[in-house]
Amino acid sequence: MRQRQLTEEPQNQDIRALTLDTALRLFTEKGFFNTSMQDIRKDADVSIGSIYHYFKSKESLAQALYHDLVGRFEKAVEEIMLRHGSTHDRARAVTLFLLEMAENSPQGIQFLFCAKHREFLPCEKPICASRPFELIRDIVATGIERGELCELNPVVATASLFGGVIRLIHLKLDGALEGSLPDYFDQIWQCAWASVT
Amino acid sequence: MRQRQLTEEPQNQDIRALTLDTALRLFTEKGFFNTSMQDIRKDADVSIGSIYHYFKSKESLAQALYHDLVGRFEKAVEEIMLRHGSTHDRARAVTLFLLEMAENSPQGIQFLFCAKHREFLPCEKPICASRPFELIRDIVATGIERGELCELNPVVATASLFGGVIRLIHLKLDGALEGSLPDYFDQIWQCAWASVT
DNA sequence: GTCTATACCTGGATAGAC
DNA sequence: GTCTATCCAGGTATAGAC
Repeated sequence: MRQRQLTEEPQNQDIRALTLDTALRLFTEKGFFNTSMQDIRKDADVSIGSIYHYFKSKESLAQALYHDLVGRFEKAVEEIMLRHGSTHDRARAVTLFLLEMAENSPQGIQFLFCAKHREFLPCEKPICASRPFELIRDIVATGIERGELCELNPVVATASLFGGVIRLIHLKLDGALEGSLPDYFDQIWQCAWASVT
Repeated sequence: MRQRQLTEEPQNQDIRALTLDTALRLFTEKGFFNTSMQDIRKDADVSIGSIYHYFKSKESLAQALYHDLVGRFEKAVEEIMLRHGSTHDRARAVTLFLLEMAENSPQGIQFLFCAKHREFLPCEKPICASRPFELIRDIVATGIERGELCELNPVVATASLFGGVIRLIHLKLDGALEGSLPDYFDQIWQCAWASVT
């Protein structure tokens, strides 16, 4: 894993990065299966040969994208756990992070939260079994143990605490919500916190 | 629309219904794009010719499925609105309905809530703009007007009230939740209601 | 109305020049 | 490392017999 990155990264990153950017945009706009390698080629203005030089298949391109995004999300959650101690502050920071990410890089969050990866990355675990989601469940489980949240099944508590924001993000991405997402932070966070205390 | 149904329905419904059932199963198991008409043909044990006799294309097959499911969901919400008057009872009944449907016909709910229809039904509105979802937002909006829910943006309130259940259903379908969904009804409903009052 | 055989085409991936 | 040209599998949809 880390080794693969080492052998790939010393190469010229321009085309690789450009391809990733373009693919993310097209995958989220039209979906993985509606996006052909030719579409990516055209939009990125590079050749098919170059793309296949950096990625051995369309699937591995999607996988690189996915791992990159999951990794960034994981890092963000880890930082939040270091910076904040109480369950309240941690969950609040995660909520804010999600809203800001959805506003600033909607494609990233759409690919992470709304795409059905299993359909084009059959070897991948479901997203909710990935590391960052585990960390979030840990935050909640710890909160229940410490008595900072009320006694609930941890999965139910997590769904309740973050289901609202995630749903709100879905609605925004589908065009059902006006205005900017972070504007709703106070409202949605207040609801979420009230639901588990 | 109604006319098309009239011309189609007098025919032998066995193959049509069998095709729809099989398609729903395969679409939810493997995804629309990973399911070929040949796959449906094999699993339903009918011929390609027969399928194309009832559905003019793969897309129209998916559309029939989708309209059927949206229609059933809409009818369920309408009945709930007739049977119950208060916002509390209405939202509670919708929550219970969702959990029971997810338990009894997981494929139906998965196709309705988790599939990305726009990718294979490009002319369809986003699911959250469909009639049953509008009805649910109406329930919430009315609740706010009547003072049965606290003053919130209606979309935020809806996300908060139903985001938890929807998230829980996602988690269950992804295998992240043990046990049967309706068992968690009390917990999740209590959280949801507390979040908006 | 149901079937088989097949036409047609898109799209992923490769070969090989530069 | 980057490109163009091309191969080939697989999938949708149709034609036409029964």
